[in-house]
Amino acid sequence: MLLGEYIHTIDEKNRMSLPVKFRKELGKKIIITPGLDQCLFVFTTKEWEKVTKKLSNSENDLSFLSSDKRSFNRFMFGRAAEVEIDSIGRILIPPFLKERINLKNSAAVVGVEDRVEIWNEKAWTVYKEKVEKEADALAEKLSNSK
Amino acid sequence: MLLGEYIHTIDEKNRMSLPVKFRKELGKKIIITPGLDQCLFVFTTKEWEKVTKKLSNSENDLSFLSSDKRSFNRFMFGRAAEVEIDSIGRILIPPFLKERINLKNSAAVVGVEDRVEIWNEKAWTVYKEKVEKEADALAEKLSNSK
DNA sequence: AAGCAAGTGGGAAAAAGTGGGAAAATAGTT
DNA sequence: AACTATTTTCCCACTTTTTCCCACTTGCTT
Repeated sequence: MLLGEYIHTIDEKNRMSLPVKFRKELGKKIIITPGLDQCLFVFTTKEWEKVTKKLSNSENDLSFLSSDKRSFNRFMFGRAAEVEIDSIGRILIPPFLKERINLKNSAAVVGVEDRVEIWNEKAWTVYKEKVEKEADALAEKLSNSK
Repeated sequence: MLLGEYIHTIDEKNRMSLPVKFRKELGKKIIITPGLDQCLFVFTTKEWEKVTKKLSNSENDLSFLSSDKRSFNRFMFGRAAEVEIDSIGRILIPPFLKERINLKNSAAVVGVEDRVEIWNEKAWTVYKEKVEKEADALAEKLSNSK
C-alpha cells in the first residue's frame, strides 16, 4: 500500500528520486500518465495492464473510427511514458509531462493506495489546505447538527 | 505498447528519425496513411493487416459508414505508403502526405497504443489543449457508453 | 561521534538525433 | 543509345542529449 507525502527535488536533468518507501512496491519500471486534477499518476506495470485492459476495445471494432476514442486514447497513451527506475531509485520525468503540471525544481510525491501521484509542490499545498478547510467545515457542521 | 510524444525534425530530404522507443515495436517496415483529425497514422505491418481485414470484411460491415465506405477505403488505402526504416532509424515521409497535414520543419510523433501518429507540431499543441479541457467530460462519456 | 541510509549533484562515456556529401539510380533530351 | 541533369540512397560525421557511475551532503541511529 502506497502511503504518505514527500517533497523531492527535480534536478536539471529531470531526475527525481522516488521515496524509498515506494520503491519496493513500484518495481523497476513504471508508467507515468497525466492524471486528473493537475497531477501525474504513476502506475506499476501491473496496475497499468489492468487499466489498459479495461479501456481496450472489443476485438471487432477499430478504435480510431470513433472520434471520442481517438481523443481519449491520445490523452491516455500519447501522453504516457514507460519509465525505468535507475540503480539508485530515481526516475526521469518526461519534459512534456513536467510541463503539463508546471513542475519546477521540486515536486510533492504522494502515495494514494495503489498509485503514486506527482504534484507541483505549491499546487499540492493549496489542494491540501482546501481539503482541510472542507474537512473542518464539515466537522463543524456535523457537530452543530447534534 | 507505443507511448509518449516526441518532437522531431524533418530535413530538406523529407527524412525524419523515429523515436528510439518506437523502433523495436515498429520493425523495419511501416505503413503510413492519412489519419483522422489532421494527422498521419503509422501502423506496423501486422497492425495494418488487422486494419485492412476489418475495413474490407463485408460480413462485418461498418454500418455507420455504409454509404461512404468506398470513399473511406480509397482514403485509407489509396493514399497509404509502405515505408522502410533506414539503418539509423529514419523514414522518408512521402511529399503528398507531408502536404496533407501541412508539415514543415518539425513534427510531433505520438505513440497511441498500437499506432503512431504524426502531427504538425502546432496542430498537436492546439489539439492537446482542447482535449485537456474536455478530458474529464470525455472520460465520463466513455464510461457511460459501455 | 561514527556509521549508515536517503537524497542530490556532476562529469565522462554512450546513444540519439541531425546534417551533408558522394555514389547510385532514375528520368529526360537529343 | 548516349549523355546530362535531377532525384534518391547510402554512408560518414558532427552536435546534443541521455545514461551510467561516482561522490558529496544531510540527517538519523546507535
